Amino acid sequence: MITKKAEYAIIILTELASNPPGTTVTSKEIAFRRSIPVNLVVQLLAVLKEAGWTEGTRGPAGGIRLITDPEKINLREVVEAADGPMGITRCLFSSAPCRDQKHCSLRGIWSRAQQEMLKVLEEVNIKDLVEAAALEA
Amino acid sequence: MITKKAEYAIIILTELASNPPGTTVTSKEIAFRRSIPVNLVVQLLAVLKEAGWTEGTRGPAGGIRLITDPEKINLREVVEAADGPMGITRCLFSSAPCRDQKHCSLRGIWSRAQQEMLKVLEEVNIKDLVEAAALEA
DNA sequence: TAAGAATATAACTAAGTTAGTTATTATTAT
DNA sequence: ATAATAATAACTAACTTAGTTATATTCTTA
Repeated sequence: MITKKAEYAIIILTELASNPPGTTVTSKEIAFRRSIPVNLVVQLLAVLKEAGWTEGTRGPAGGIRLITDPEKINLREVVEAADGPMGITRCLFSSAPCRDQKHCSLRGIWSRAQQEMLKVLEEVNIKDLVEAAALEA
Repeated sequence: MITKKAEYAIIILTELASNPPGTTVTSKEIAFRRSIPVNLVVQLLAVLKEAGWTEGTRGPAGGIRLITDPEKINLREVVEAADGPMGITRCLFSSAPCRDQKHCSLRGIWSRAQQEMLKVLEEVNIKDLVEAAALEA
């Protein structure tokens, strides 16, 4: 399951990427503009920083800015940064296959299904989203 | 998330389909052969019956039998019967799009990703699994 | 240098989900 | 009748999700 946090992370990156490069935005502003609880924004900014996509400046007049080309951040990466590694089934989380190998022709099928899903997410990046939003406006 | 119940449901159908057509098997036997908690087997048999795939005979010498061609039951159907309609994101469960249409270019992407995943599951049926298991043996 | 503004981190909570258990009822062959 | 079996429903412990609350740390500017 892709959680709301993952969606929020994507939205935050999109917000940052929709300003001129180098612009800093405060977490409060992000929260306000995108209607995300401030505390969640703060939590997620830690994740984005950890991933190396953003940088923060403290103190008055501080804020967050994107330090990665938004075209180089795809949705799979963001989702996995926010939610941890993806698994459409619990069995895909454990590296070991089920005890009962015999009956587990399923693992391969789950894995294929998941890969097809991830492929779609990999094909979309943050820049795409910014552009899509621009078209709507 | 595809739950364990969905996996169990698939395994139960596979077990039934791997016996000669018309054979009845008791829930205890299914549970024992496939190492599934008896009570869960019972719960899931209700689902399979509801879906019209199986039929039960009560009383001594009773049991469950498959009344549908295993080739006509695909994994997507079984997963959705056991877990309810699939949604890789909460937003795909609600028919209404987010309040904030503007920022929700995401919905379409989630939906595409999910469809690709489901396509894989639709391409595999219970008979396929029985045959795959037969090869391994 | 002290105060205010911001990031950063951690602990906590309510609601919902999952996986499984327990208990009860209904049906049928012997 | 009774024992074996399916069918149904209610309950529970552990976990996850989404969000809140509280506190610590750092930087800037007045």
